[in-house]
Amino acid sequence: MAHPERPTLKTIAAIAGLAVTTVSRALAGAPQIAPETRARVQRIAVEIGYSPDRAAQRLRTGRSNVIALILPPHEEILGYGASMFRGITRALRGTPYHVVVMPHFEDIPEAEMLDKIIRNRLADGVLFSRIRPDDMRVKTLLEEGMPFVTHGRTELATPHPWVDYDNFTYAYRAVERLVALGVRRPALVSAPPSQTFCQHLRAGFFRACGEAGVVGEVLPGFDMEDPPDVIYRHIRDRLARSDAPDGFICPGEVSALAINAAWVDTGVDTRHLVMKSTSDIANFIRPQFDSIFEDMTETGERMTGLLLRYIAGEPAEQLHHVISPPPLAVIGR
Amino acid sequence: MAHPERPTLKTIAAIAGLAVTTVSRALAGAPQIAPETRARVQRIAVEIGYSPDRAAQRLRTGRSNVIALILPPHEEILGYGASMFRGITRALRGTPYHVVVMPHFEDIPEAEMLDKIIRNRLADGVLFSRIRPDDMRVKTLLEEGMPFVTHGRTELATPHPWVDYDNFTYAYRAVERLVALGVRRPALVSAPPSQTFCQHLRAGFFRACGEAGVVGEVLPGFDMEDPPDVIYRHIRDRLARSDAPDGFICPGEVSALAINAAWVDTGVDTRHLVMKSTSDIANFIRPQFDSIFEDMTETGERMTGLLLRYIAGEPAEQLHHVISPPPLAVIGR
DNA sequence: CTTCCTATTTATAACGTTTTCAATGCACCC
DNA sequence: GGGTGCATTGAAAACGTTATAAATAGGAAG
Repeated sequence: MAHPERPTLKTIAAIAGLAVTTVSRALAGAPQIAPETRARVQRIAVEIGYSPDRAAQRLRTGRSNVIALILPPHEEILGYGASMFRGITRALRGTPYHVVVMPHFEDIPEAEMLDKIIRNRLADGVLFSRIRPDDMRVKTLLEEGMPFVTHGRTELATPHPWVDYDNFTYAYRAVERLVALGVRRPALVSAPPSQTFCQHLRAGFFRACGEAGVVGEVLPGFDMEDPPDVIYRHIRDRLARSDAPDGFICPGEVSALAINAAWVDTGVDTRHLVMKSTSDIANFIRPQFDSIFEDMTETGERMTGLLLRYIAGEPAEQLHHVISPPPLAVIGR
Repeated sequence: MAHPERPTLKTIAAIAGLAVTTVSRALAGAPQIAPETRARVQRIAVEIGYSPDRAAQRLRTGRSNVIALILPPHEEILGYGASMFRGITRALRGTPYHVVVMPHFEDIPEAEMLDKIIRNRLADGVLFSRIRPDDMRVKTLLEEGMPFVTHGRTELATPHPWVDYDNFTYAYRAVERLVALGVRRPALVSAPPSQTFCQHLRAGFFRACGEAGVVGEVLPGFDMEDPPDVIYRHIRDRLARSDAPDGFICPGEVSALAINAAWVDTGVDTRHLVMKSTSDIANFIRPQFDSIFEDMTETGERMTGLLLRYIAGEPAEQLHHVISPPPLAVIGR
């Protein structure tokens, strides 16, 4: 129970016979410190287990050393959010930064959350997704000068850093694959086109359909947007009709399970499906379906990398990264 | 771009013609403030959009208003960690606290993380799981006087707050169900018994087996402990032998998928399985298996509630909660 | 020997709170 | 009319850090 008095700069200063200022600078690696002084100070710091008080640093400098990850309502559950988080923490190791996950509750407008982050200087940078072409949040953050990186693109004139998956190519290749399997009426499961990446998905989908001479359709429903039972019901109802799709493209493992369940429950037995997978559980769905991987850990890592460079002052123009879909994994066929 | 100068207590004090001290107390709800003064101060605060500087509060009071959630390596991926997180944030709404998720990297000993949290006073309280009967971490935290709540029980003499699922009953009921379905050689998929809850699982499992007169066995493998392909291989190898189990009890959806895949891939077609489910994707696995729900959101909520009461000074003796398994969901049979 | 420069160190203030202690005003009571 | 007590407010210090500006010492230049 004896608390041995947490060491501060003052402690070190007393031991070393130096002023607090000098100790501070020695540890910060400032240039105008004698090399031997710096070495001595650092040795003492390690010896007594000093580590700086975050709160004091933050109060003094105004920098919080916090990166905020904003997650949409359903995303935490089972979602890619977890993998992204892992990538972020990985990219942040060795830096003074921490991630803080801010779940975005249904009843709080996202704008309000951002506002709070900005007003309270709760974070030095923000990461978020579900980007719309003229995203208000992006505009706000640009105006307020708060650094951020989006997962997805806007169509705004002002440049800002982003990382995106090439969803056009994903959908295009998925259709190619389905058509090769004999599908003539492919269906894309997708969220509403208000989000940029959905537009890309649709574009790739319809381009490939056009080139293959098949007629595609878009069905509502999306992992983490709708709960699985909503997706399930959409699909099941659609399968019950005579002109039902004979192949699906879906954006995640959860919707793949829902689609498969709908197939089983409606008695369909020729099943063609390409899913986007963000983990390896895709390999354990039976029957096996084709999947194209999206590495959300890499995404998080890249976003973080760009954010740090943006905070360091690099211009936004060059802070972009598109992640290409790897070759389609044709599993066990 | 015009930053309108973040308002502080001083701003309010100037407007109200009061001392900073008074404003501080008025907002904190201290007793010795005239009601009309308090009202006026609060009105001004709202008007100019004041909110206190966390860093300054933290520096001054030593309290960080942060609750740390420590997640083991694999748990972030697809795991119950996400649901727990949701429960925690829900319980924390309206309080001054934030959650910070600290992922526990493979190459950093967990003790070191805790040490850092304690030394740097990074959090006011800690939540963690994977509890062992004589858990070192629990001992350390008790010694250091850092408040915490565990997800799972120890067998230590000193009481501490915990929340636990009744895994004994879960396993017991699962065996009952399997036996009712005609299973004679049930297998439990479980992590090593170093963790308390695994001991409970085993106890419930063997008790039920004994009472039913069947011989149970325990197989290695556990969601989020091992990646799914490890579980898959364990099961597949086991199924290939002549004395293979004819029914399984498993601790999560991921292992359910792995077991099912192993069944399909080895050509077994009588399949009996009871899984523990922590989300509703269990409903979309085909064929459908029985499942018993564990509400991780409630778990997170309860843990947080207990933690706040513990921080407020309530004695640990009464800060416990056991979550009972709901009735087995017999799906679609 | 003085002057000026460089290298290194230091004193002091400040960031925005909360807390401790003291001050003020005012009514009350003998 | 001056204690006494109560209700309310205020001044000042402190938390641990960093930034600004100033001080010191030791040479080099004049």
